[in-house]
Amino acid sequence: MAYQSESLIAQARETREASGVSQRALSERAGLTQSHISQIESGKMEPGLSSFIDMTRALDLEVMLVPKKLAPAVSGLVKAQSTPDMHIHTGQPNDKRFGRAERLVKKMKRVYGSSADLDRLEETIRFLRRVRLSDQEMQLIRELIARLEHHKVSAQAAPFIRDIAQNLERLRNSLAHAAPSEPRPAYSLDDEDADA
Amino acid sequence: MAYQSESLIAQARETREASGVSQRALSERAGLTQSHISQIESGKMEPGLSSFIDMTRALDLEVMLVPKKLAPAVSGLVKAQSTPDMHIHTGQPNDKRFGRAERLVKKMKRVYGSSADLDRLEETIRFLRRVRLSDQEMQLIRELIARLEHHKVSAQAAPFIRDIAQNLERLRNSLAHAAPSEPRPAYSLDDEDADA
DNA sequence: TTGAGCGATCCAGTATTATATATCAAAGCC
DNA sequence: GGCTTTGATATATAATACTGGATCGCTCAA
Repeated sequence: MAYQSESLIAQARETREASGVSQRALSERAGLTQSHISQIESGKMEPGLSSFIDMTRALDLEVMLVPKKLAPAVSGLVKAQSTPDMHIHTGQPNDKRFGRAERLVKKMKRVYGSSADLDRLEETIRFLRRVRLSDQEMQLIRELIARLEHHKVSAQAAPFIRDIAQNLERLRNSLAHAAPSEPRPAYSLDDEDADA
Repeated sequence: MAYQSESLIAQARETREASGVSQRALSERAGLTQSHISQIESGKMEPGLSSFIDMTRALDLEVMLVPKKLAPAVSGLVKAQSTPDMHIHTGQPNDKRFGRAERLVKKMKRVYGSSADLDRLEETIRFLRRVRLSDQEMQLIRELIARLEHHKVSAQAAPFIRDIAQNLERLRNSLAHAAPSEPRPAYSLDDEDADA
């Protein structure tokens, strides 16, 4: 059953995953069952309009009707907002590294309790994960994550964390406001090894 | 059954009516039955996502997912395109007058055959119909329509028609490019449209 | 008056969605 | 190795979307 709603559903799934919400969590917020969501996302079932709306609303998305003519403009706007000019890439090599970093932050939250800095950090990582990065940028991130890992044990980590968060955020902002047409160099995949 | 999809459906209906497509015509293009569409539009039935997409696609609309944060910007964009800054109003007092005018033009097309001027005229009327107008503006339109009615019989109406069409279009353009924030005087009825 | 097109409504039957619940393998964490 | 979470899947049942008609009241034009 290949439908035209495919891409919409894919988009919903992407944002769900990008914001780290599980199907179960979403099912509660949206008032649907987990199995339902699973079937919708995997294309085994076509949702009703209202189910779909419930689902997307719970993800902070709005379903909108746009004249075909304006569709490109709108989707441009949307993309510019979420990933300021660079291509979304899923399942890329550095995913693993970011995944680890994200888990690390989560763990720190669990251990030391939530803090504004940790929250910022988590969000920034989530952002960077979806962005194409040059080797140089990736290198910087690697370092920062290493520092994070290094400080995780200490109870006096707070100032370090703040510093790391600020650094990452600076990077994020520079990416976000880069000249829109400038083709990013795109990292080369050198993953897999050197890691501490 | 008050659903959250209400406004989307209303929007679809509005564009259908604004572009003068009947439920039956739409049902053919969209591959649904007329009774189905009727029930959907009147809220007696909740469409499936794919039915809704079929329906809107046939109206040259795209269903899009937009981050809530951007929703205002997008709907601003959309409204600016269709009705440059003024509120859509449906079922307002001057509808009848416009309805007559529209039919009149249609009839003229039938009798004298289509012409570029008549086409422009029809489109302009359709536009003006959806716009809030001051008394003054309405007065002008009334006059022009009267002139149109007066000339409809003549086979030598062409130059008059062209003139009328130009006048209406001038009005339309002045409305379209009016300062966006300037609150239109708005004839009588103050019915804000804020979607629910 | 007659006829055509419009949208709303009804009806019977089928197909599909949606729920509730439970299980399962895979991956991550302890 | 155990414990937890995640997403996919199964089954049985209730709910409803959707089709295919047909009809009705209405408005408008011939």
